[in-house]
Amino acid sequence: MADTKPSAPPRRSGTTRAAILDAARERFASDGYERATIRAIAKDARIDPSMVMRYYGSKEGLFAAAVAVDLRLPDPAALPRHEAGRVLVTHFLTLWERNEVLTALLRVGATNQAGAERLHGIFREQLLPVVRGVCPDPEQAPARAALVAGQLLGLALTRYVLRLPPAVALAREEVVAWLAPTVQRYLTAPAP
Amino acid sequence: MADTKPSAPPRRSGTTRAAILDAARERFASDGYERATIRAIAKDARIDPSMVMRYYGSKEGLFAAAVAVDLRLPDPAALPRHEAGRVLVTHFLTLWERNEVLTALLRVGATNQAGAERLHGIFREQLLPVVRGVCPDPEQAPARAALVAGQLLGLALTRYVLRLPPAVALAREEVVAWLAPTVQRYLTAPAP
DNA sequence: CCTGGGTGTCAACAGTTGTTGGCCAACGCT
DNA sequence: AGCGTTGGCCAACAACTGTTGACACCCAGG
Repeated sequence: MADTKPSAPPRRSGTTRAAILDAARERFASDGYERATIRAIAKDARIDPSMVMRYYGSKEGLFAAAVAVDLRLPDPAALPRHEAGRVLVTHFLTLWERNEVLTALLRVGATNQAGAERLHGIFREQLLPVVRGVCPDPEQAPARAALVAGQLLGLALTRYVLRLPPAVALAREEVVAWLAPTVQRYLTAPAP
Repeated sequence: MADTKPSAPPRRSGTTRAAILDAARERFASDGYERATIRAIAKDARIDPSMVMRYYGSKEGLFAAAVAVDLRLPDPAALPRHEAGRVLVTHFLTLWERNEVLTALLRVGATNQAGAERLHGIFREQLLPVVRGVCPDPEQAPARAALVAGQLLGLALTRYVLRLPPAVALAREEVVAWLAPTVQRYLTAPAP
């Protein structure tokens, strides 16, 4: 009399939370903030829209929870200075290819103020410190980091958001071969 | 009994059309596609929302009419080959600084399929031919043009859309000095 | 047993959206 | 004059949005 339930999920709490976050990331990534409706996200997660509100308070709260991201950038101290460009480019490529959070963040950041500010925070607290540790003059770090961000975000935009065919067609190694010298120059070349 | 109307604008037709287009461009540029409502655009243009429908059929029609853009790129034949990078970067900077259509297009393209396809068209029909005329091997033109687009759109994204503070702070000449060699390399350097 | 908090659903709210049709006034024509 | 065409406003529609509250279920603790 022990096994009367052949397949009954006994309880869940965090399971639903995680399902909601997954569905939210997917929707935000493919539709942007406005068109990613709570109803659509809830349907993807197979629960009622009101659960989203209960767990995350509001749509903004859900977005904030869904796009918390850690770039896991390498330690600048352990980064060979003349290969920083190549390492950064390959790291970003891997990041973008396997993580849809970044796509969501870029799509939302382009039209939504909160999304843009989230990107500002990631730039300031994650990319900027690395650049500060690599580039020669710390005072130039913000400008150099902005140039690097521009090149890398531009790649992501054309390749993963706009999906410009020739940008998508580029092989991974081609992208690295072309972009690594650029990023390296923005990081360490003397200011022009 | 002849002058009972001290100041009556006698007629308008194209005037209103133009006012709608102006307001639409501004709204699309600052709010993106979804949040740029027809009502808000109509209020900016000081007319009734239904007029927008009458003149442009639908919101999509309005968008299509509002973001028709000609980049006025220089003739590649008259372009000194070793200065193409500098010329392109300065041209794009001027374009972005005085024309809000491009901001609208990028904001919308990031979340809207029609907007993205419009950008594909501009790339294919305006940027690509110039690159084809400048770069050595015509077969490499699409890839090189995609790299150029990535760098230039990345700059526009960080500077004019996300408004990343260090990217905004860069002086125009600094941007040119940093980016011109990059674009020049993408255009004419031997493939790595 | 009953009680209670966590999990989930249903129905409804108030507001906004794109879009439509009817009506009014002014003008150019014959 | 009478006429049609044109520019414009108003009110309304149906659909959809984020959000809320009331109600059903389930399993543990007393």
